Amino acid sequence: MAQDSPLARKLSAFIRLSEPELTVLTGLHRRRRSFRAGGDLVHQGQADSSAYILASGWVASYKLLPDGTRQIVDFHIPGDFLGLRSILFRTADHNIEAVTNIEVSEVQANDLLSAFSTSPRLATAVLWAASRDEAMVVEHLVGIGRRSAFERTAHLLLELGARLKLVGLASTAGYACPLSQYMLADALGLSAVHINRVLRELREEGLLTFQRGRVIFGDFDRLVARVGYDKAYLDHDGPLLRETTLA
Amino acid sequence: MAQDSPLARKLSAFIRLSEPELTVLTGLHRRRRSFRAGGDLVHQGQADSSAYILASGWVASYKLLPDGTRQIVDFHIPGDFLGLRSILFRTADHNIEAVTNIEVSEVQANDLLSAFSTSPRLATAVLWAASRDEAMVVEHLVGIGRRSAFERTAHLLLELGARLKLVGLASTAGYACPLSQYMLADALGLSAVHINRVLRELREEGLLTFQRGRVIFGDFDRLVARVGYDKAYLDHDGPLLRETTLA
DNA sequence: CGTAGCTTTGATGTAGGTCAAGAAATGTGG
DNA sequence: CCACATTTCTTGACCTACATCAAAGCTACG
Repeated sequence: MAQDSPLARKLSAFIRLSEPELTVLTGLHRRRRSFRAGGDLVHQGQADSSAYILASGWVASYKLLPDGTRQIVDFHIPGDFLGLRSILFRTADHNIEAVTNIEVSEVQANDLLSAFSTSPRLATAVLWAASRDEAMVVEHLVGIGRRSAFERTAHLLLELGARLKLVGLASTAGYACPLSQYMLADALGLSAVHINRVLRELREEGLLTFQRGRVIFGDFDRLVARVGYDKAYLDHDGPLLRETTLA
Repeated sequence: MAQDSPLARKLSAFIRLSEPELTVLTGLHRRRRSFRAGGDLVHQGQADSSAYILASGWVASYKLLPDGTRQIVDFHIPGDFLGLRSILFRTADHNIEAVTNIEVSEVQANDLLSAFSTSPRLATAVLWAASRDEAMVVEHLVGIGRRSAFERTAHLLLELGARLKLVGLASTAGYACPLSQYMLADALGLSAVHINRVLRELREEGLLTFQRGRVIFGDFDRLVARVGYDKAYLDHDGPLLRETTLA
């Protein structure tokens, strides 16, 4: 069932996909591959890398700095497209690493392009998803630049919850989160030690618990208010302006 | 002469544009508008905003936070596309403000789409430019997350130099830079006071002078080495993988 | 059941923030 | 071309959020 794939689920939240469109989508899921936790799907400087659709598990994309530290740019969850940009460019400019064991569908550039031309609405939907990803990166930039450690941490955890809910992997109560505190630190531009203190504070205030691979919301509304979370950047206010595509 | 427009100049650095392609490009420059310094081209929540090609002057795109501070996401210089994303989405999720008096060409969504379908290579080139913009945002994220104030500041000033050189507005010696220290601060996630101290340090080390609206490089190579600047993210290693487009 | 990676906590250090106030620029109207 | 106002720049004194270092206690899994 194509409509059971996380990608179909996510895109459906935004455009109603027809039966033939779902079939095209399924067609992209032919080359199944898996990676072990810690494995690299793409690394900086790699030439001719392919794109992937993440079917299960979590992934992080990051950049390494000369001094050995790294900055995680985004996490990816089932239904996300990985490395769309590396189809456009000769060499990848960042790394993509499996956080957990994962299942992906490898997508050849040509297959993707032909899928887009047979189904322009699908192209539009994927473009929408890509734009949403970009909006998320911008939001992270804003968070790291202008928000406190406490706010940033809460924002990230709230955002992940919202994204997971779209693909049915989170409830209002919470979700499974396989990230270590080190990874949170690398994503938020903080030290792991400080993340730990922030998480304690969140727990002590009864707002949210991050433990044993689970995020559990204590008082969702108070949390949202406390850190000024506004999910507008994820919503993108309904469907596209128009349903034509670049084609 | 279309090939004299900053956009044509920038795209030419990456794909050789044919005569008819240049003509299509010129066609996009019909609706000329200007804005005064400080004016808003687009603001958060605005519906149905258009896209613009910046012909002259500088622009900043930023997000406002509830507490009144702001984070500048990127500066734009002549030849840059503004608000490409807002063609895709109903409402803009960020503000775009003129830093200086500017001249732009307003581009209707339909004109852009039809230009793309008559000239797929042009579409490819614009997509390339958009991807490069995204890579720059990622690089800012990395900078704010993991680099010191000193490094970040130098990086931004180096990046702007590289971008300006592409459109003929900078030399190896330096360039005209209309940004105030407040704007640098808003872009770099720092306070204006601290920016000032960093600029003094850069000056005292003989690396770079930022004064009276000009950036003048003292010792370019030493600066690059000192802050670990790697312009790879701007180069994107040559032309696209392939010259077909989404069409 | 041992060892390697996580988490937690305390003690201490520092980059960069905030406040304040004066000096240069820059702009505006006359 | 000048006088005044406004924005920018610059510097000093002080403060705080977060980093770093160090050392236990957990978990988990080979």
